[in-house]
Amino acid sequence: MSLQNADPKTLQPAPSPSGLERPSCAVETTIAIIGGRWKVLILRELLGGVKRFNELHRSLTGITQKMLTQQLREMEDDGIVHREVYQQVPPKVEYSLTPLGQSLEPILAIMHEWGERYLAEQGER
Amino acid sequence: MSLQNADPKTLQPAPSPSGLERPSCAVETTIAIIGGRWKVLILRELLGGVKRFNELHRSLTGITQKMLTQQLREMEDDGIVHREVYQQVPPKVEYSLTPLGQSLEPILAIMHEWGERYLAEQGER
DNA sequence: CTGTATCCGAGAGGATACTG
DNA sequence: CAGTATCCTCTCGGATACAG
Repeated sequence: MSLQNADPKTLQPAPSPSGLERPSCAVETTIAIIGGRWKVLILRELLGGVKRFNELHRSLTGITQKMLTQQLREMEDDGIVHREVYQQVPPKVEYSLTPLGQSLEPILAIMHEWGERYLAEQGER
Repeated sequence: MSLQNADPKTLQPAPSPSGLERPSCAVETTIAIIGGRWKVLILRELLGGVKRFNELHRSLTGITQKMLTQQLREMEDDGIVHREVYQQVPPKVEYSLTPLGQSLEPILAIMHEWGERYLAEQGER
């Protein structure tokens, strides 16, 4: 489906009386889920396969434990990440993508492609 | 979402004190450009064709003038929006997408598609 | 009509220390 | 190892007023 054929009716959002509203467009939903500083990077790591917490922490240079935990929880709540806890000492927790999470791969791919082209063009200036 | 000020063009080292560095992945670049609360919605309007400032302001329910101006300026700086000023009274300014901006259409489309499926699945729960 | 200029609150994101 | 618990800074985004 193309966003080009801008039908005003399908475009029109729902005016909301107060603060929080439902997304006026499904694109917002996707942005809400993969937006932010870390989500796409975490997604990218997990597309490579199952990862443990510390593995992710080492791969994502600059992220704090707090943020990693927080982002992973949100992604879990959104249904795109699965968290597998092994009851043992020392603890072991494995993170992986759910099918829903894996279905984001084409989006990441096309965004990566676009970003590459963008950076290439900007470099020419 | 605070990737907004992460300048996508800043490729080279320069770790800034404030913590914003060059993207470790081109996907970050794309997120930096279309992320945030309003960018995709503005993009969506402009995919429908050339729009004047007030047209956009009316279409995007809830956005303030300040935010609209700000987002449009950033998009202009990023090279995805063109701003055409007509020197007349009263002022008339038209916004449109550059070819680069139009090349984002497939991304918006696939994100919209994914968001729709996501919302549909969530609805079933 | 198309914007600036201020002021402000809320929350994203970070630094550091501690724990089962 | 895989997290919590605090505390803190920064900026995103909104409200309102004013201007060319």
